[in-house]
Amino acid sequence: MSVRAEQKQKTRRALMDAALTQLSPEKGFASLSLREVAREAGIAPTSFYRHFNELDELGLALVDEAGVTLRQLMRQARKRIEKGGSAVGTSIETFMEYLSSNPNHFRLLLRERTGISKAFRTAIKAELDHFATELAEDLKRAGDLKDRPLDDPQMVADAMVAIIFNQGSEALDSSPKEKATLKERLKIELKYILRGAEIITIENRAKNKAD
Amino acid sequence: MSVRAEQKQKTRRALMDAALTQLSPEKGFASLSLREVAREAGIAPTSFYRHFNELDELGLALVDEAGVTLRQLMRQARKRIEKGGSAVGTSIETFMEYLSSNPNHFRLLLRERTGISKAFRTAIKAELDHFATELAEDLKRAGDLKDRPLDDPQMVADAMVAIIFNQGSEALDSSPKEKATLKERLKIELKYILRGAEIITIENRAKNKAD
DNA sequence: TGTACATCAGTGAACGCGCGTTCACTGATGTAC
DNA sequence: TGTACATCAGTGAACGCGCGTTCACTGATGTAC
Repeated sequence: MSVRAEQKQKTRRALMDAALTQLSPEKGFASLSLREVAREAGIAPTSFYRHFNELDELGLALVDEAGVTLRQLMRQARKRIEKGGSAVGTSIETFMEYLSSNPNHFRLLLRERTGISKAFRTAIKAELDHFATELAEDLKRAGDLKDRPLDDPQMVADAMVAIIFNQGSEALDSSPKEKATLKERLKIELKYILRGAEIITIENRAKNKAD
Repeated sequence: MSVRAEQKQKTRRALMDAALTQLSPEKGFASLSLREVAREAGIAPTSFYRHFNELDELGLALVDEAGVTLRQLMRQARKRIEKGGSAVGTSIETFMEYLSSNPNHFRLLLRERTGISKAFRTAIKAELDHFATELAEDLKRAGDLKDRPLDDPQMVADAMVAIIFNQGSEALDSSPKEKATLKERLKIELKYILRGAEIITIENRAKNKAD
């Protein structure tokens, strides 16, 4: 890459980091201003336009980044499970690590999922659907392997993602102690769903035989 | 009430309705301006201060209102169930009716739950906790009655509320046809949780006996 | 290698805009006698 | 019932502010020969 292209890349990165850094419980992406972000990144407001057409374009780049990280994470969790960890426990552990190391990426997903901008909502929904679909495949594989197939792996995964995100939002701004409690709760709630979906398969089979 | 007090009450109502009306998929409470709301309500911007100290105070009044409506709704659902409706089915039906008739109240809860203002988050969390706790009591009562007690009714209720709200947000801006599909999905996902929590009670009992 | 020209990331001045908030006011409603 | 005064919801002018965006520019980097 040429010197010029490298420098441009660096500034782009600085802009994205500036936006990300400014997120907090009291400040959402929607309440950032272009001038604020440029200031934080150390460039003139007008220079912003050399990199993005508008602030939302930067936001969407961040959503994309959050998605990439999330997928890396899943691959990681899968490896740990293959090496013999408990599926639910390991997944929760991995997810909580993601939360701690990328709180603002998660904050962005969490908030803009129900936010003002259609583009954000669509992009985030796509990331979450992708996440849920991969999870569904994992669940199906695991269920078949243990000979305890799930009633509808996709629905199980959807329900799990809803609960994971809900608890994630509570975990974001809580103390380590509270986090431990939340992990326990999350584990139990996910088990309800899993066991329920296993049992319903069995019940439906019995019903079909009876017919 | 004196004429003056009545008129004041009316204007206050007009302000709250103005704010509520302006909410939409593209506009959240956080992106309303005091001037906009006053304009919509037909008063001068300065008159706003005769009713609220700031825009957020109006928003919190709306959250409170949403909570009241939500509780009325639960009482209604409980009555219908006592008259012999299916518990899960009736609850979902009632909730979806709430969504359709108070979309903007729900939008407010949904968005500001993860929003910028601590006061909003706290107020909404209190409403949802209250909702979940009442639900937990209902679930416990129903489970004991059928002699299929739930492992931990409060957790079951928490998980259910997370899923209900998640699906509610999808249902908000979807067609009647999509709504029907969502209702089915919601029903199944809630059943997973319920059945799971029932089974785990049984399994734990067996385990305790074995010890 | 040296020269002449092209590209383009970053700039500072300037713009018009809607915002929240203050202030001193008006005039209808309410109250005391 | 009538009168004199108090209350207070609603007002219009004015303020300073930060915003997004435009524009013509600068000067370092890149390219062609």
